[in-house]
Amino acid sequence: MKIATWNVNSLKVRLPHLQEWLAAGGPDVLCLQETKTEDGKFCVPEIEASGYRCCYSGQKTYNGVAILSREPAADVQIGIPGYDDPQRRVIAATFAGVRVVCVYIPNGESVTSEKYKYKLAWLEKLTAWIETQLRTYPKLALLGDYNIAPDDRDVYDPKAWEGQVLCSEPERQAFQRLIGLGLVDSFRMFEQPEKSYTWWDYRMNMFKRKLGMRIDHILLSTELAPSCRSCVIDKDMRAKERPSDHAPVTAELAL
DNA sequence: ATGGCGGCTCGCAGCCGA
Repeated sequence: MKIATWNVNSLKVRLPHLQEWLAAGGPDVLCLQETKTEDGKFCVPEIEASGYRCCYSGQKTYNGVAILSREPAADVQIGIPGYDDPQRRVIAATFAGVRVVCVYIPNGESVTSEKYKYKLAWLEKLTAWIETQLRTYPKLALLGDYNIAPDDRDVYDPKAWEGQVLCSEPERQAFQRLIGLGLVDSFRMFEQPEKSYTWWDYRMNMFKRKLGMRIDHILLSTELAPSCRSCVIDKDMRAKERPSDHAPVTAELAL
């Protein structure tokens, strides 16, 4: 079973890219972020024509998450239970006994911003919920746009970014608290190329200059991690015409 | 040097992302 995550930065604009990927043998389960699409306008016919089902939680203009899958989803959960967040950032469902949690973690804007406080508070809510989810679902995958570069090697210029949003210690500690629940960064289970990133700023030719950050992740529970055979970033998607600024990440599970 | 690109909207300028 292949599971993947991709921040599409508008599903409407990226639908052709998505359809091409799915037609060429896409993952079995695909978590999407920043769909920027209201539920009533979700492109269900196009997804189904590609041979996938979907569940989604979206809103106009901002945020929005979805899970596409070849098999039907079970036990779909929208949002973090007990957390009344108007921003559509979480959807979870179960596939073949694997709990798949799709997250779009807040960006935070800058470490002095109110949005940064929201990001850290949001991460605490997520962590508490994932802790309980792991008890219910020992086989769990937490996929999405984390907006956190967990390590200096995940940043093109760690000196310049030191202490900045995406790289600050509180954010990295929050990431490590998730790891501490019993999760593994699947990407780092394997030898990877130097300068592996998942996001490159549209500006300043950052992609061509190979200057990016690794902020999209697939974390696997300790029970699920041993079945992981690979984890790769699909950089080609970022090289296409009119790309998302994020590339997809795919993990292959021997299930 | 806080820009830059690209997406969005009760659009034609301003917000937001990261």
